[in-house]
Amino acid sequence: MDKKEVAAVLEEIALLLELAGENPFKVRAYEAGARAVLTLPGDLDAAWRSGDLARVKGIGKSLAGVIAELLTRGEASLYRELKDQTPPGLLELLRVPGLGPKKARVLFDELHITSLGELEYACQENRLVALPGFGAKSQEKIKAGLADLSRYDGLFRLGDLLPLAESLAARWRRLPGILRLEVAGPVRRRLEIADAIDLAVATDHPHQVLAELEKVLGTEFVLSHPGLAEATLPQGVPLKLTLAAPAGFGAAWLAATGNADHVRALEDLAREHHLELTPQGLWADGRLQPSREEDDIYRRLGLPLMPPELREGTGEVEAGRLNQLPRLITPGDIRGCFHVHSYYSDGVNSLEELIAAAEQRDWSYLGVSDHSQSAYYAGGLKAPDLERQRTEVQALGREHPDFTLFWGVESDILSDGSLDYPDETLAAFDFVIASIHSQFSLKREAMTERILTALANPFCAMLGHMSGRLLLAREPYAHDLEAILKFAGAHQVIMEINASPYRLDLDWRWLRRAKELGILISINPDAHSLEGLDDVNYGVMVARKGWLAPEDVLNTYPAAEVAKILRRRRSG
DNA sequence: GCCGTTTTCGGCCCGACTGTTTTCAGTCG
Repeated sequence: MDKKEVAAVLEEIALLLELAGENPFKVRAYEAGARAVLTLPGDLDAAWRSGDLARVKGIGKSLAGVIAELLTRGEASLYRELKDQTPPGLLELLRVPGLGPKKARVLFDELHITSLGELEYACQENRLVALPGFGAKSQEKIKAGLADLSRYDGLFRLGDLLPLAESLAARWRRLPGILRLEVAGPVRRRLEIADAIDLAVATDHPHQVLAELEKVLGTEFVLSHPGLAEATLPQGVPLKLTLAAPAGFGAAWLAATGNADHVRALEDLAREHHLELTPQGLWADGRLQPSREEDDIYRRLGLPLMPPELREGTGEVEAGRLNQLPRLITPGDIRGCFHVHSYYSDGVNSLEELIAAAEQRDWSYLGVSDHSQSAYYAGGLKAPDLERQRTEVQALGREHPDFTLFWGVESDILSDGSLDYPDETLAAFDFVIASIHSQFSLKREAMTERILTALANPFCAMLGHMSGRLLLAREPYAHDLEAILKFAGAHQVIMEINASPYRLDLDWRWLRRAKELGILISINPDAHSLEGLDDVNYGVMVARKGWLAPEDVLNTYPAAEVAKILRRRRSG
């Protein structure tokens, strides 16, 4: 087991202990232990062998024992026991917003509820109101929470679908009978949420291909109509497979990629050219034109090959016709990143490790921004921590003359809109990201006012994860985005695309408006680990969907230019 | 369960909000 896996088990132990009603300090000890394991420099196995593990703060005798078991046997007896004594399904109840371990326990003890379905039924029967600690309002809240969860049923985040689709495509391309296989559908368009993985296959032997795939998957395809086969992947994700003859693959791939509005706009354009566009291809005078590639179709319609991210039916066909499509940003344009957490707050890596990882990615700068003091739950930095971090940043600056480490902070926006440190403290940072992490339930006007107050602070360089949404988990808080963008544009506040695949916030649907208002965008990974830095790629996908060019994005500029931009608001 | 420059037991313990209570417990970030 590696660090991550061990930490995950320790965290689950903490949760199971909490469900069992254990001493909260014991629970916290396991949580702290999980964190200690994650932030341990170097190899966990080596630390255990050398005996260093027992000397790590937060890991005592018991935790060291559990970790040793995990490392040697791949499982721990405590974990097993807890699992055995916890009714299956109880953990699932914790997914409901408003339901924590205490209340979940009551639901099990009193009503023997062990699944979301049973919980919904109990609400329907009005059985929660009489429980100790519950009442009419908590029952309503749970009902609403359940409705939220079911709204997300059958939907998946791009961050889960894209790697899955790409690994399937890579493996299946080698199967007999498959001449070509490409990802299609919303995943190819890099839409943040989708209900299935679409693949397009070129083959002369569709039945052979289906038989091969059924063997691989161990499940049967349903032919919903000719050329479209559907199945469910072992991961629970629906798969839609388009099968086409090689000569018409371009048309089939285009149709399978969508979206419907984009394809409809192409069909309209085809009619203007006295052609007909179908999923089989372009027809001229009743004769099918070869369309091996998508470009065969776009070219015939007088359009450039349309980047899949733009195919959303939001004016891209018209813009393509007028040759007014932007030169879209690519991952290669990124020269560095902001919004990165280190182990000073809730990240797992040292500044040194983060710099090395950035250099490995050919970046020339990095903007570290840990949490501010009010973010207790995330280990927010108090004044002495800030001083320590600043000293280290300066020392690292001297050690890495060719690399720029920008020193920043992700400052909480407090409920009155003020930032989390006095101005003198904020002035010491190279940049400040202002983000909301608490009190999400303000009314729209109050929330908007709160955000505008934060943006009015000249030390606020960027606004972090604008809407507060967590994809398929939490809806955005109420706010007037148009008003906020206008203010940001007028006051030179940079807006973040939070590139975490759980957020992807600002939403791409607003990026063209932001650009119109002259707002500079920063693609921020919100990384808490080295791997998290790569989330910046999801941010680039979002930026492309929002028609952004490299010059619209802060972190495509060289370090010196970036430093100037970060100072521009302060110098007035 | 962990910790200790008041050290082997007693303290650890953010702050706001909500809803259930009649003074506080649970949840959340």
